[in-house]
Amino acid sequence: MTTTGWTGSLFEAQPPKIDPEKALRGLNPGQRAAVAHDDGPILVLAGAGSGKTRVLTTRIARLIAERGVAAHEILAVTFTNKAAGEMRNRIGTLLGHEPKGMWCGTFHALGARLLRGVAPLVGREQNFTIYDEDDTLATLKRVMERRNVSPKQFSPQAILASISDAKNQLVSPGEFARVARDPFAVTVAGIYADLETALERANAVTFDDLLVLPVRALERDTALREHYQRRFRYVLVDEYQDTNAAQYRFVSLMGGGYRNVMVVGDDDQSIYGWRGADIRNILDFERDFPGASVVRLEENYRSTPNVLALANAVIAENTERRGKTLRATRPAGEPVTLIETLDERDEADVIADIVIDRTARGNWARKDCAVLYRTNAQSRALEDSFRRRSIPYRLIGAVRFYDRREIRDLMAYLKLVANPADDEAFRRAVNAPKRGLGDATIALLTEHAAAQGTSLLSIASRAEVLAGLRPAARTALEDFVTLVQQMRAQAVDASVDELLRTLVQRIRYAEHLRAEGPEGVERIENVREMIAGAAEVVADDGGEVGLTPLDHFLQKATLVAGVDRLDPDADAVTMMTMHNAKGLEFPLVFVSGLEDGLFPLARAAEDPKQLEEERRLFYVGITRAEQKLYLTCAEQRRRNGEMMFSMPSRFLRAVTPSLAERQKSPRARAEGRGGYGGSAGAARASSDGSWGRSSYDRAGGAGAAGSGPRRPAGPYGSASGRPDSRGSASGEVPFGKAAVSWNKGPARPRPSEPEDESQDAPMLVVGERVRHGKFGTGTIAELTGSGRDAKVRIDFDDEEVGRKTLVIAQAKLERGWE
DNA sequence: ACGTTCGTCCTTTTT
DNA sequence: GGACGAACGT
Repeated sequence: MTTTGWTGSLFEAQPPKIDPEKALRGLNPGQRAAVAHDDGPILVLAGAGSGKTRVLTTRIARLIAERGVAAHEILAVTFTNKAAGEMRNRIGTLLGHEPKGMWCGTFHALGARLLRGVAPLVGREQNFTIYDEDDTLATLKRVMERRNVSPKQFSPQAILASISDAKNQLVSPGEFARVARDPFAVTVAGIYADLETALERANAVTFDDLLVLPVRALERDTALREHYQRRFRYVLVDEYQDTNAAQYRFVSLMGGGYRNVMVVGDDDQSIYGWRGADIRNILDFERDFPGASVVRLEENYRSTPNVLALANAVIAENTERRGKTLRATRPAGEPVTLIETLDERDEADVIADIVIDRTARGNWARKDCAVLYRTNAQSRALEDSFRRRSIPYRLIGAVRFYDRREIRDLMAYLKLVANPADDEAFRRAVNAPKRGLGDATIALLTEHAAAQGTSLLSIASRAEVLAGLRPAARTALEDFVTLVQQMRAQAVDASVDELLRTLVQRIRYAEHLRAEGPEGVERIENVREMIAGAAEVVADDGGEVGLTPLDHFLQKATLVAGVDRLDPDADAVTMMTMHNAKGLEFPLVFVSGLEDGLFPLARAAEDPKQLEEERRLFYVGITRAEQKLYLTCAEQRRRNGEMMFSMPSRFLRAVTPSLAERQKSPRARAEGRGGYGGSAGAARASSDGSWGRSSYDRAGGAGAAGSGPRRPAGPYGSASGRPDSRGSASGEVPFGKAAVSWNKGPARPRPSEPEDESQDAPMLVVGERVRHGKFGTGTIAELTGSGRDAKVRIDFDDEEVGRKTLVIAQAKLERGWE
């Protein structure tokens, strides 16, 4: 249903005037009620795959075509830019013409748009820069430095998270300071205030500010508020369950005039609580908008009954929900399959092989397949496996295109050109490529800039400042400033791709990259892609008010989401997190990594609220599948460089045998171990016949060492997640290859190991005495990890040195010291 | 000034 | 298994 493409061209020949009868006819009663709703607030509780996008687009088209509403009187908020584009297209198709002037986009894009017009109200200029998380973090670190807060005392990311939370709750620095009690909060309060000043000075805003500042402006300026409230007769919000306080406030401000607010959402798919999204927004909508109509959409047009039965069973375990059950409308299909695998490699191989098999048999194209996981780190094993088999895949999210070093370098120049006050951009650009301007020079500039209250760029062109520099540094800096000034002049009428071409040429960027070797060649390729992308932005221009092409390009680049770049036509398997998969659907879906500690994540498992959110995420994953769903889990998995054992996800307890067929990976079968616990297949078939209750009983005891992998690894569930004393005592760690060759540890039979590394290396044991070249002699306190990653914690005799953790393969340890 | 090596600490999810 | 900072070498 979401697949685009054919509808547009089909209708071009005979632009259809909307036929109200026809538009409503294909709808079920719930959908029809929602579409036909005219004025007043309305909440649409739309289950997964229940056709909510269709409801939204049809209603908007109907408002315009039949109710005489002008397109520019409509405000529609979507969750991704891609969804916004699709909505616009579909409405265009229904109407036979573009809905010109309609505001349709993500909260952030709409916030930015509003802010461009009223920037002075909140201390910014129209050409403000949008800082991404890295930019913000860098600024924050600088603020901390100035306040003498050590990053060791309080982690910058924790502080940033705290500030971000505050912003999403619309808590100002002043309010924050007032309620701050504990030392951390007090520290944050000061930094928060300084950060705001720094951002204002740099004429920059954060992602969060794109929500907060428009709200502030609307609250502060009555005329502005009334202007928008008069303008937007209809406000529609998709994915309402994921709105936070700031977004909610934005909606109620914008829709506060006519109160014709339609929100569409599904409390069962609320998965952004960690970002301040408040599920109560949807649970309490009727209270906040008295007299609101409520419509429920529970008929699912997407998935087979098998998939839905599983989804319903899973989500039924949650207590915090309005409660609804999806009804299938599609004919029965294949059963859901749960596959137990040995480790993340085995899991990835199994998935890749199934993709090969299924696509070869002609049922599905590769683009019909999606692999979903909880954390981005899980993509690595999958990528390896797919690459080995030459299966094309598209990875969403993990490393954003604009996060690549070479792209960030060039973006820094563009940002600086667009906004000379952007000191963050200056710092990055000035040393890309290296110009021989080191910390000392930059520190000097910073000092001057702070003293004069101006930007680094303007300070860098002052004669009296330049005079204090070494000749080499002075020339380099002068050249740099000249380049930026020239680009500024050029930017007035040049397109962004032209600008980029000049830049790349002037700094001889390709040469620098090429000098880095094979990796550099790939980077050059990325630069090309960036230039091509820039050319396109110019071509299709969004027509934002009074923005230069450069401003427009930068804003677009900063606000793209991973999924926005998803090309629906590429014949490739899609890999992404379940968060990224929201709103998408695929005929064949894998939900991988179903192990306790990973999904649900260990830290979320303790808190019932967070656990429910994890379960909703699982529900989102399941309901992406149209026809066939595979669930996979692995017995052990490398995490943070360490091999970890795990129990099957507790979510699988809801997956009774009638809901899914169960298989083992070929490798697990061959080794006679199925997923969990060797011959313990019997032990696993617990009385209720469900999975997930089997206890993992191999972690302790000497007998375990012979049958299983010898790595000392704690189950995820253990309090620390690390090997406990029992694990360390029984588990020797192989000595690194480069290390000493004699072994005084006890001889023991060695189980075969799939990885070749250090098969014959001697072992270290806890309590053994060793000597380190620099730290002297010490006693081994703890051993962790395996192979190349094996680490050893040593209590050194020298009190000055104390306890240290070393990587065995790297630390040159001598054994046999007393 | 810059590169390299080593050690420490962190890592959920995203606009 | 990565990012970052400190220490050291060129």
